[in-house]
Amino acid sequence: MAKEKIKIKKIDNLTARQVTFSKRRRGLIKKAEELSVLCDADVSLIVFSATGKLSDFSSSRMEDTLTRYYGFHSNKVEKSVQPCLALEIENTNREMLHEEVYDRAHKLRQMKGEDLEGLNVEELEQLEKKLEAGLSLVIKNKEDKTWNEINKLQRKEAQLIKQNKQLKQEMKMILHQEKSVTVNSESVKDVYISRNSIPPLDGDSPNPSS
Amino acid sequence: MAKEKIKIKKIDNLTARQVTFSKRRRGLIKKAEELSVLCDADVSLIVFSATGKLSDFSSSRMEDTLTRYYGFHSNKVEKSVQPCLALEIENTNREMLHEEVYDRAHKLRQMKGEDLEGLNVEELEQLEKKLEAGLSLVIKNKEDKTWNEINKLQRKEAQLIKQNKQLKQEMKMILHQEKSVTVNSESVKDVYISRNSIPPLDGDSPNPSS
DNA sequence: AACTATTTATAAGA
DNA sequence: TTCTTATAAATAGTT
Repeated sequence: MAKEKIKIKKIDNLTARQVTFSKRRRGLIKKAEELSVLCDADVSLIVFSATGKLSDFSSSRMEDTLTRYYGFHSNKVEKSVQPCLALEIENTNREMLHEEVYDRAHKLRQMKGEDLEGLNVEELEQLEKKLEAGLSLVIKNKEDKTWNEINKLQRKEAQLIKQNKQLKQEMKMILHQEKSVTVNSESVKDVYISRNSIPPLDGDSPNPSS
Repeated sequence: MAKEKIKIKKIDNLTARQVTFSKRRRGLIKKAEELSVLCDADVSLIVFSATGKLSDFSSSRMEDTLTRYYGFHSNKVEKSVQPCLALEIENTNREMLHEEVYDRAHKLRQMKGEDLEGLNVEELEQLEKKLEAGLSLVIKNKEDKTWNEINKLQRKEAQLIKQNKQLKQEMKMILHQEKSVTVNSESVKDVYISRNSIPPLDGDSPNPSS
C-alpha cells in the first residue's frame, strides 16, 4: 500500500515476508485496540507467525472472550444431535441466560438514553419517571453520605479543638514550671511525652494544626 | 484518520460509535485476512460489539487456532488435567453468564436508586451524572417524538381544511346548478360522486369533522 | 530502523 | 446502510 500496490497473495521472498509480517502485525494489533477503545467493543486477536511465534491482543481477558465465543457457538453446533436430556436442558438454560443478559443490557442502555427507537411516547414517559425516581434517590443517598462525612469531620474538629485547648493548658503549666523550677529543654520534651493525655483519634490520624 | 484526527477514546455519541464500529470492524477483518495471506500466518479475530453481537475471522479453523493458543498457555493452567476443554469452557461460560446477569441486575437496581450502600460519594456522583445524561436523552427523544406527532396532526389538519374548502366549493357549484338547471336530488348525488376530486388521505382515515 | 511515495483506511457529512 | 470526499494512517520498497 505504498510506493507500489501489491497483490494480496503470499509474499515469495522470505525476508520481505518477515518484514511485512512485523509491520502489519503491529498495525493490526493497533487497529484492534483502537476498535475496542473507540467503540467499547470486546476484541481478541491471536496471530501465529509462519514460524509458529505467537502474538496476541485482547481488550479484556482472552479467556473470557474465548469462553464467550464458545457460548455463542455451542448452541448451533450440537443442537441437531442432542444425545441426552441433560444436555438439552443445559442448552436451554444457556439460551435463557443469554437472553437474560441481552435483555438486561438492553434495559441498561435504555436507562443511559440509548436504543430508544422502539419506544413510544408513553413508554418514554415511564422511563423518564423511572430515571427521575432513581436520580432523586441517588441524590438523596449522596446527600446523606455527604452530610455524614461533614458531621464526622465536625466531630473530629471539635475533638481536635478540645485537645488543642488541653495542650495549650499543659504547655502553659509546663512553661510555668520551667520559670519557677528552671529545667532544660530536654526535660520539657520528656514531660510532653510522658504526660501524653491526648486520646488517639480512631481511624486515620488527622493533621492537628490550628 | 480522515477529515479530522480523532482521539482514541470511547466515542460518546451512540450513532457515531455504531457507524465507526461497522467501518472499523470491516477494516480490521480485512487487515487480518491480508496478514494471514501475505505472510502465511494463522490469524484469528473475535469481536463482540458493545451490544454483544459477535463477528469473527479466522484464517484456519477457529477451534484449531484456539486449541493451539491454549497449548501455548497450558504451562500456567491446566497442563496435566485437560479432561475436556469444551466442558470446562462450558462451565466457565455458565458461571460468567450468571455473574453477568447478577452484575447487570445490580447495576439496573442502582440506576433505580437501590443498593447504593456500597458506593462512596464520588461513585454516587458518577451515577448521578449517568442518570442525568440518560434522563436528558430520554426527554429529548420523547420531545422529538411528541413534536413529530404534533407535526403529523397539523399536516392532517391542514389537509382536511383544504378538503373541506373544496367540498364547500363543489357544494356551492352543485347548488348553483340545481337552481339554474333544476335537477332532482338523485342526480345531485351522481354529480357529487363522478366529480370526486378529493384525494384520499394516506394511511388511516381520520374523522373529517370541523 | 528510517525514510517517503503511495495506497488505504476512515471521519464527517449527505 | 451506503456514497463521497478530504485527510489521517499504514505501509512497500528503498536506504
